[in-house]
Amino acid sequence: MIFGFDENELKILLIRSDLEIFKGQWSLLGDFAADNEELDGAAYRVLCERTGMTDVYLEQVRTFSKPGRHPGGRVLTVAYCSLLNIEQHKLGKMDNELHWHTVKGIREMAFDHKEIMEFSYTWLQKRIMEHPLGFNLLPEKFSLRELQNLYEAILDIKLDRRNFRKKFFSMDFLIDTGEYEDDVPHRPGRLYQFNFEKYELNKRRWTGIDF
Amino acid sequence: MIFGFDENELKILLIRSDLEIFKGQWSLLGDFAADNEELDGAAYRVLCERTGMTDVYLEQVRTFSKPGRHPGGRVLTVAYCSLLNIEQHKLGKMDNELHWHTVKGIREMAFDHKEIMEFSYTWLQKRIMEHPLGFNLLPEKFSLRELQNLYEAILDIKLDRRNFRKKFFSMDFLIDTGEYEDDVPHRPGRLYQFNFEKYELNKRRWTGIDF
DNA sequence: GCAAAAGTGTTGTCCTTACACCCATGC
DNA sequence: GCATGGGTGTAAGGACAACACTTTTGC
Repeated sequence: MIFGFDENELKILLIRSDLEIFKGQWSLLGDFAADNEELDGAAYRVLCERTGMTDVYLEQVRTFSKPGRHPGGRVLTVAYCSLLNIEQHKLGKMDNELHWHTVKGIREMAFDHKEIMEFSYTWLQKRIMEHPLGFNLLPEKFSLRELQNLYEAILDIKLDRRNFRKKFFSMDFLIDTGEYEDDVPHRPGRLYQFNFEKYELNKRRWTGIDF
Repeated sequence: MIFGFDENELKILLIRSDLEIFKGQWSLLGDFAADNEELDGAAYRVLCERTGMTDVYLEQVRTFSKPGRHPGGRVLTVAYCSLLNIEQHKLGKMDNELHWHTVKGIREMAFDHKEIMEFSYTWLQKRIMEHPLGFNLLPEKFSLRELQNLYEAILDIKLDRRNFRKKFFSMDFLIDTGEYEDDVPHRPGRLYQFNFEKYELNKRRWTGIDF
């Protein structure tokens, strides 16, 4: 389950199913783990192989085990969620079988992947309130407007711009780069970076965001 | 991972490991899932077989996959958490290989079960704030003091008695049975039941507890 | 100079916290 | 009647939500 954020929408990377009975349908990226392979490692391997990226956020979500899930027999799926910067991925190798879909627009998927997708999306909505994961979806430098758009898209809500600012500034994990947006047809906003080191040092005291 | 609550402490049901290299150590209850078995069903089967109980709360926590976890080779463990009334269990069949341990007192466990236990405990602490799971650990009728002891034990914090009452009454999911405690050397407290039906109807609006 | 979004502070309301006294029961 | 915990209300402080105007840039 690979999430990205583009054009103010949450997106997900899917591949065309290679099975005859799911012809034309889309499915999540996955693979079978080798016999001696740790699952975290296997998930990371698939992620890197398919996207050509490294250093990507990855976390286990849940294991799905309903019988009849897979036409090939009994298959367990341990779902992982990864968040990456979609721009960075697009610049990498193109794979014609892969496509970014908006999360809201997906109608049908192969296997029980729709169910897995929905579970993971709900999981992400919750998780993003507890940990500052969202920054993995943004470029290194971002405006507060982009950050707000991200939260609004994931949580599917509207937020007050001023209160949003206050909240993030009071967390004190944003570094003001001193730089400004470019190529915008209005007053450019400041660009910030997320202070991952400071967050790591202080995360014991962190209790989450609360909109 | 079977949790119970007794003598104002959170407890966990363990079994003596039957493997030679873990001789004397305690381990979580578990079993291998049959080839055509759904995991939720397998976990429930083991739970029922071992405790003789039915109608027990059960939920998947996480999958553990580190290689070298199990001396028999590569084994995945999908951890489940169940919450049950310890009194009810004690009244059932006794199994000499099973023992209730306080969560705080456990030093060493077989396999990587200590890690699984700690992960599940942290998971439970979080989960109990989001959903009213705790009632599964109490008898059908309980006093507010017992309920508070439960939350204090699980979260390992002290709470103000008056504010605790206010909070739970304002949720409006407690049914006053009109009955009172018995055999206490002081003024007996009222006994309540949790209104599971009402909670089910309203849980969409539920956003969790917040101490 | 006009459109569009950036940037900033204050006020009222609600929720949370802290806290003290009387009550019912067993012994 | 004394010890023990049950049961209740209030006041202060902090957090959140609502809200409007000025500033900067592109065109």
